[in-house]
Amino acid sequence: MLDPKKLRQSTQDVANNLARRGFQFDIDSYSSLNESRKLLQIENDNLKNKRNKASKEIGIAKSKGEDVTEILKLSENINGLLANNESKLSQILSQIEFIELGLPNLLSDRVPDGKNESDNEVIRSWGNKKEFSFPVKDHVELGSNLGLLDMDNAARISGSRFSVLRGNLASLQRALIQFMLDIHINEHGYEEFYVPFIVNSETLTGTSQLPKFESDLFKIESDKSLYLIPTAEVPLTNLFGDQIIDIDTLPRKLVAHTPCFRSEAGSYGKDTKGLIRQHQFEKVELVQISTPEKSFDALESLTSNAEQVLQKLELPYQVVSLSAGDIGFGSAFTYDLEVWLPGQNAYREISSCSLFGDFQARRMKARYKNPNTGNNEYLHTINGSGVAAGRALVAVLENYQQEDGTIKVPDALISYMNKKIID
RNA sequence: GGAGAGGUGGCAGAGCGGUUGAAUGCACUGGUCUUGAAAACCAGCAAGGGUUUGUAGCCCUUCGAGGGUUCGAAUCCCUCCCUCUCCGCCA
Repeated sequence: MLDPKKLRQSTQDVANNLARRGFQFDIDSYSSLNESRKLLQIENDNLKNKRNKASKEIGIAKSKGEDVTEILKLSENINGLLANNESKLSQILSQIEFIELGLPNLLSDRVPDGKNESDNEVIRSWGNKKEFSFPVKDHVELGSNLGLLDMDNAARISGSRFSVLRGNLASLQRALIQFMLDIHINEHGYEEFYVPFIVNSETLTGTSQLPKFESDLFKIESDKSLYLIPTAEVPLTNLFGDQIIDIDTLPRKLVAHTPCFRSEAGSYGKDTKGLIRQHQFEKVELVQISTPEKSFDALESLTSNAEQVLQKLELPYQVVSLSAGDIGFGSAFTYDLEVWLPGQNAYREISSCSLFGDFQARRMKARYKNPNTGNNEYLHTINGSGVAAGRALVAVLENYQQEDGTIKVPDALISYMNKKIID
């Protein structure tokens, strides 16, 4: 959520910023709603003030045994006016809230202009793409030929966009997860968390998946409003909601491995084959909570923490800065890590590291006491994959494939796998 | 699932229809005292919002959440959520 004061006072600046995303903010209707809100709220407060005073007088008069019929009448009169005014106000307020929850975050000045992903800016690249002396296969072919990837059975028992991994392939994914967790916990100073995979709608509103992107989520059939998490970002970040954090505990660095569930209703036809886009996948997620001054540094450190995983696995990748047209709803600035996939002859996203500024913190009321001002101020939230395990598995298969169709185990994973070849 | 107890400020814990946003204690902040520290004493100290150039005033809201009764609710009624204890069941 954007700062409502800023929204009111610098409406045109906000609109200009949002326009970079291609988002059109209807200034006129927002301003007129706000004007009505202002008048109604002032009137409302005045009426309540009168009623409060009258009630107090009644209490005093009664204790003295005086007659109160006159003032009682006045008070009842006020209540009539108030009821009418209040229903109008609450209607306006809910309209304003609906608009505000639907506004994307303001972009950082560093976000490159652009309409879509083709305008993303490559910041740096790492590693050398391996030269293969034989025709490369993609991960589906590799996994299927080894008998370790079973898409048919997954489709039969669950549906499309699910997968079954067998034997060494299942172990390889688990090894990747364990490997990543170990790096972040032992080398990068993150604290490991185990969190619920089911969360309520308030939680998802806090991190801004709701109300706008409900169709991307799996909702649970229940009398409560519960959803499967689309990423560990949701429970982890919300740990700080409704709290005033002691500044001495900042920055906080959290890591969790969870499955992620995404309905992705809008993406049919994209990446239908293989493990790239699944309804369920494993991910190691990094979250940092910082003060506003240090949040860009936090993003840089979190991004380099994610990069370390790919470097240790010796997987070539590039870091791109998402353009205004491609960046996510709640993000002020995003680096994507794109890993090289020989089977697709392309770089594909394997991690997305975003700075949300106070956007999420405001929604979930995550604050800290700023000792300089003495005020409670909103924290900044940062998160990124460190990295997506399903896609890391794809990258290992395709980059470490050998002519005979077997897969060499990356050096970094040998101790986790206790073998050097997957066959 | 059955029986009971309870949810109040950063924490502990009073209040149980009326000038109570809320006693008291702890913690915290400032001051006095002290060579310094501790102790003692004095003072301040909830959150959110509106108005406003304003961290000044003034005003509104908030005692788990949502309804209701009332001129007036932390206090009474209803529904829900959560926590704790005991029993049952279970990984």
